[in-house]
Amino acid sequence: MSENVTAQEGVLRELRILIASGQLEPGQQVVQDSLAASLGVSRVPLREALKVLEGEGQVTYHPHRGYFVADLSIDDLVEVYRIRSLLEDEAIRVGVPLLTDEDVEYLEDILNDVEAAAKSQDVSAVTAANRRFHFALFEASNMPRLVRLIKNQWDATDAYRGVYFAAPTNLAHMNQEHRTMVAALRARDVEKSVALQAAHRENSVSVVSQVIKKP
Amino acid sequence: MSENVTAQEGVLRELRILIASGQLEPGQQVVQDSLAASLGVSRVPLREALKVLEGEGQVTYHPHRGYFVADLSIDDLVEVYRIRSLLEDEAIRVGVPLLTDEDVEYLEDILNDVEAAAKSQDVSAVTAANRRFHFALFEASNMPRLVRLIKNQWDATDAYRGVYFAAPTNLAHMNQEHRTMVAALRARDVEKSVALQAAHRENSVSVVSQVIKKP
DNA sequence: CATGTGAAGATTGTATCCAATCCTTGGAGC
DNA sequence: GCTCCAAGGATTGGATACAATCTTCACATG
Repeated sequence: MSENVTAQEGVLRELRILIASGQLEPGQQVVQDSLAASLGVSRVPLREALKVLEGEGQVTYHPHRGYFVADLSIDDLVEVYRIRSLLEDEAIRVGVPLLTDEDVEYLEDILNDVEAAAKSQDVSAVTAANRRFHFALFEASNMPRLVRLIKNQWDATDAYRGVYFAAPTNLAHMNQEHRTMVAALRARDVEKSVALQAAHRENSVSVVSQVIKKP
Repeated sequence: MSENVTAQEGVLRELRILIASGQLEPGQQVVQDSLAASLGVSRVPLREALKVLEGEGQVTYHPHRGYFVADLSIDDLVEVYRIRSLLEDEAIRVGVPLLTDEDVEYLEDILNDVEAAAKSQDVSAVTAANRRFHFALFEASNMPRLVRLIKNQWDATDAYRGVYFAAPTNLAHMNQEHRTMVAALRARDVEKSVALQAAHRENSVSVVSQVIKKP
């Protein structure tokens, strides 16, 4: 496993997990003193990590009042996915024609990881491998800034997406979609790739919106 | 003028100016100790401000080595403008149909500011008012996250755009473009608005790319 | 000459301490 | 009861001090 070079880096990772898992609830204030203590660091690296999350829209900041876990309204969710579609479509349109045969093979390797994780019911491994797959594709665009923005949009909804891969039917469906997508990639069929990625997003947004509606 | 609630806020503003004006040169390391001293603060608020700029891509960060002012390659520039066009097109497509008559009037008021600043050769006032105009338009979309991303892209090239408004011919050209655009807005002509905004960008990118090429 | 090594200096990373601000709570006045 | 206000506690903002890491450079070694 990759070790942390700085404490702040580890704190950032921990914070993402706390938010994504809902242990830090949306709307709740992030009390720096207690949280820093529970993470075993001082407030300085925690605050810098929070600044990063603020930039990503994961937390909001009010001077002299502190940081609060951002909660997504349905409107926010719609906006995030609209932005995702703009950015992802571009990444795929640019990237697919640039794919080498080795790239396609690499993507298939990742898909094998996804399916292996699915078989062993390891939800977190599935989400991780799924993410690797899609971002390997996006990175084929050779547009690092674009990829970073896409990453931010994914992170913004991470807290709500955990449930998706829990249902076995969803897993099966996803695997099928992935295989279809790789076929489109191998054929360098740009528009079909874009359409399949869009379908993937639609699944995600419908699931997440149900999670948001509940409370 | 708006006062700073926190030092960090002011530091961030100062840093943006230092970068945009080239006093902090691209590629150069940001030495925290001396910079903090010259800004009259300690390293803590400076570091948090740098984290914000890192998130915007204005500086890069290497653990244990520090922050370095990002310099845009031509490739970066092209990417930033490509992203801008994706995002701005969407903002305009969504926003223009939502414009109220009051919104259009407000936009015209800003244009008057722009032209007044142009007449008095106040370059920084022109850039500020120009920015207000375009973002007032973008904000009509009611998509705050989208607007924020656009803002980041503008900031990423701010350091290089200073020259544009120095030339009087550019100023005249810009005023004409703006007036044409307002006419399109008043007619709620979405596609024409998008096209005019695109032309505006093209001007900007050609100017900036010349600035980058030189050194 | 090339290369490794180690110590000193420079710079960043983090902890701790104090100041500034905000929020709560209780009571006084009406 | 309602509103205003003040005091105390809680929390954040920032400065300082120290630890960890990197960089540089002189020097030894092959």
